[in-house]
Amino acid sequence: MRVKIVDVAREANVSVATVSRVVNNIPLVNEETKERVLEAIKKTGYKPNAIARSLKIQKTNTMGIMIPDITNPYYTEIVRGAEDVCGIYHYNIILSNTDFDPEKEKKSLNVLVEKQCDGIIYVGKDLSAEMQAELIDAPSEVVLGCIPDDSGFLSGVLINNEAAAYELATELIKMGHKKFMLFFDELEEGYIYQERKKGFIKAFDENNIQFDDSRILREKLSLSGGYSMMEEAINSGVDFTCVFCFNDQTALGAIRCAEEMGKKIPEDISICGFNNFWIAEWTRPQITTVAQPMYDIGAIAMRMLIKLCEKDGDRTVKNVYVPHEVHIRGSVAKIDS
Amino acid sequence: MRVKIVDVAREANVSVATVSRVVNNIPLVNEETKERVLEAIKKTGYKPNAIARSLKIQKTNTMGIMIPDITNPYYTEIVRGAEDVCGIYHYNIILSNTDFDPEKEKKSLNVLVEKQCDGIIYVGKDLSAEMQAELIDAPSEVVLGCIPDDSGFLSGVLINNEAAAYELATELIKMGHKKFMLFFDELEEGYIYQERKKGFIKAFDENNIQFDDSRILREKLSLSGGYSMMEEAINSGVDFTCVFCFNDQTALGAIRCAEEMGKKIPEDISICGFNNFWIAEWTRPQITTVAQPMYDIGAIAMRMLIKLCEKDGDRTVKNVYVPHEVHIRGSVAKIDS
DNA sequence: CTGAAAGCGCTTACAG
DNA sequence: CTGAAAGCGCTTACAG
Repeated sequence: MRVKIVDVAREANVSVATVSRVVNNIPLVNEETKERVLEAIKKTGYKPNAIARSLKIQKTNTMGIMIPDITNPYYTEIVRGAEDVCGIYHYNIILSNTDFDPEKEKKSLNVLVEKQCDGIIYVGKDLSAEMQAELIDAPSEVVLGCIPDDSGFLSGVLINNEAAAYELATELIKMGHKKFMLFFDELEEGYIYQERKKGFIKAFDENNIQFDDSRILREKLSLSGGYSMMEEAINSGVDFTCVFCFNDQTALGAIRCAEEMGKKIPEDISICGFNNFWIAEWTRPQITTVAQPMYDIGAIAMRMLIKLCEKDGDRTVKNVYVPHEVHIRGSVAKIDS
Repeated sequence: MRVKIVDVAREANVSVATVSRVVNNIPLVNEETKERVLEAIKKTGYKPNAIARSLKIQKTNTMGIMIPDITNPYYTEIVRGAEDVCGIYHYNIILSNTDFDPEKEKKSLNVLVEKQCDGIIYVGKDLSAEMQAELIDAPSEVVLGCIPDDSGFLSGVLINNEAAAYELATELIKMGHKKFMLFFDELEEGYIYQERKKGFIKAFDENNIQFDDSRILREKLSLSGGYSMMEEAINSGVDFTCVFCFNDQTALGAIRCAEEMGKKIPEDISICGFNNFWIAEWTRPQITTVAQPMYDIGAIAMRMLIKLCEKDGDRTVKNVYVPHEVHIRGSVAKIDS
């Protein structure tokens, strides 16, 4: 049997109220009784029951984090940032992998709400109308990661994907590239997809390059997905000198496939990723990419969430755009136009 | 105000007991009243308060997982395996990064216990006597990941590190190597370190190769740690043809440094990692390593933990050794002896 | 400064 | 089949 507050009260010859006061460091306790209680706590090995406490004070000090897949290094970093901030403010994280599956997301949200999470961070590449409604409705506070909420009810932390894609494309165009392929997600629509596509189109337009949907390939955004998209691209006979991959894993897979098919990277094909995952500088060739401050996204989102959960915290709804950065590395090269 | 059980009781004209029964799917409820309650639940949008429930039934259906750093791909996979199993059995995970810091570990354990986690998975490279005592003492159930408990009180899931190191070393010796360097952890002692060292020594002994502590370098086990150990190794002028790194990140860092210093990998130096992280086949050269089934370690540990948390579950204490596998890849080569 | 008592939102013997 | 009531382990007005 775990020892409870009444046991230490008995031991210290005081009421449970008094024990509670010293446990919670409420001042008005006589120094001497406090000592006595502290001793009783040590002697009995008492540990407060946070569940009981939560029920009473209506606050759990636990946050939920819904993330597609913690195994994706991009999301891993976000979780780490969030967890570190949690630690500082004495919160804990319940982690939930959603795999971009709307059913899982719903179930997950439901459980997090039932477990009375003070707040929830929702990370994804898109916010469906349904999820948006559920999140706005949820009794827990909510902050979005990587996506914005257009309703004005939810705050979010993200990069400007359109600008990022635009800048990346512009760099490659400056290097002489005109014929592009895009290795995108299976998922047809989605906020991030749309934004980046806008960015690419803008850059293309400004340089009188035709944006052609047939130059978009779709697959799982993974090493093997990138590999097979490259295989398809080369086999298709389409003429291209540069490919934009939706993330770095995909880019690396594409690089490996191209090499195996006898292409030199970057001499024959320039390949770009996105996100700047932790290993991007350590591959050969190094991966040209757009860095996102993933850790900061998690950390900032969690800070905002905690503010929402504390009285007198800042409740301004806003989208925080964190800086991105284009890194030109060995996987791309200038070409003669 | 969140709607509570009494609200739906009122709405359905029944007692809270009845509502509770239908929510928990307890049979003895009249079909008709059940319908009425279900409707009231839908109408009011009632969601049970899991905290209140937990307090009453003395079970939270949440598990704690203490892991050094979720950002390390090795640990990431373990967490994913654990979380997936949790999902199946309707548990949730509270994630806690401990960074190999005994203070953080203690605090973390404490919080997990206070939050009444039904069970806790402790993952690390070593189990200090102090931690061991605390874990055995903890009112939550505990299963270890990657390390065993020699007291016979705690179950664990892990590979046989000694055998793994032995097999890896034997392979390299067969390839003609005799002069080794070892790139190990800053942390001097520790279970996994000791086991692997034993394995290396055994292989060396069997082949009349002297094991010399001066051939062990110590640094952070990271890309840059590997890089700087290789720098030091080469600059030291010590003669070696093969290096064993404690993990794959370290190996990759070492490979990059060696290349930059004009060495050809694997022709001039053979380099091995450990763990077979997800990208090991996609680097160039590909990394020779020992695969651990990380996902399974997490999944099996969680299964065992859940059994411990359910009545009539299997309470046998045991260490489950999962299979490892040596993968010889492009980062190593035969040499003429 | 301290304690008695109500109440947080549930579940579950117990009685009917 | 259903309900009244006790109790899970805390916190916190309220009274003294």
